[in-house]
Amino acid sequence: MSKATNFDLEAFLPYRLAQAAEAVSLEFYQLYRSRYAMTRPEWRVMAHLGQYGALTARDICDRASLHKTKVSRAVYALEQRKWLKRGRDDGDRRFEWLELTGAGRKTYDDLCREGLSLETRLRARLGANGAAQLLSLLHKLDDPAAARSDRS
Amino acid sequence: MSKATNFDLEAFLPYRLAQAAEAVSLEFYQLYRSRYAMTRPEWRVMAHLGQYGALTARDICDRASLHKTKVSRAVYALEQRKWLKRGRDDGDRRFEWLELTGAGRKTYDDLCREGLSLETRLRARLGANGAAQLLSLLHKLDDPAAARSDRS
DNA sequence: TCCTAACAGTTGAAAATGTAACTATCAAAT
DNA sequence: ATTTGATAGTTACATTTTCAACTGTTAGGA
Repeated sequence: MSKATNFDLEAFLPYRLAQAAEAVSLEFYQLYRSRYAMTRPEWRVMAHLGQYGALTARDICDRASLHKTKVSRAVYALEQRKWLKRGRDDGDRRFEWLELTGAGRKTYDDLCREGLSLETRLRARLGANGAAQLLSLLHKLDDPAAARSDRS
Repeated sequence: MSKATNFDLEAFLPYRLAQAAEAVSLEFYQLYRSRYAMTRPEWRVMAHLGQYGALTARDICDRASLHKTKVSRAVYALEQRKWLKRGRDDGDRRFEWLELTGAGRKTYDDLCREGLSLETRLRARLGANGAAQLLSLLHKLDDPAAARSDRS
């Protein structure tokens, strides 16, 4: 009898997590995609800048788990649309500080409203403290000792 | 004060789920990628065939939430490597029944072993019945009433 | 000072993906 | 029988992503 007998795909955490994540983000993705023609990396970059203020591309790579080429291209796209401005760091000229413009923040605020609306619906599905439980469990999965890919 | 004030990215479920899913599947992805040069869709197709026996491409689209072009290309790749064989349905010649070959099953069994090993480590991080809780919560998120994308 | 290694970020080419159009087959209605 | 519309799966083309190589900048020695 094969080893595969013990393997249950429907309970396999990587698979179930990927499915749930995909299903849940799809709705939001379709929104910012149709309303603003934004890609996923663009929304992620915008979200981080909106949430934390000025950051370098490197910061965003680390915090958002995005590869540097994705960030580079997303930043370029957001800049073209006047949603983001950059400025060199005077101390260390390798760094660029990225920040949302007024127009960028307006877009961000609008998407935050939609995000909160989606969040409310999701939390309704999860019951009373289901969301808190879920976040706590997800946090436990982020094992710092686990091997990480190169996001530099 | 902007609406964005209420929006907490770190607690935004689509974002946290995507991050956790990515982190968790990365380890496994790197394994089947380095050991067998398989892509994600290829592993998904193989996993479903290994788990459920003969299926049509359509079945896999539905069950695995994979777009039909991904399935088509993954099936082709697996066939080239002699890990999968196909046969037309005699009743309805539009269908193709897909099945793993002996070699395909050997590969599948090996990856199942690795999958179980990873699963064990993940469950350890989640504590006693953390995994069961997590699966239950993820299940609640899969709202059947929610809008779905076209996977046909 | 000069050399080396590291880092921030960009770019080009290859691979993967998404979209839409396509072929082939079937079912239902006329 | 034939037309219409649906379905299973493939293919072509455009977009996105990945990977590696690249530029420019800084830090730390010899």
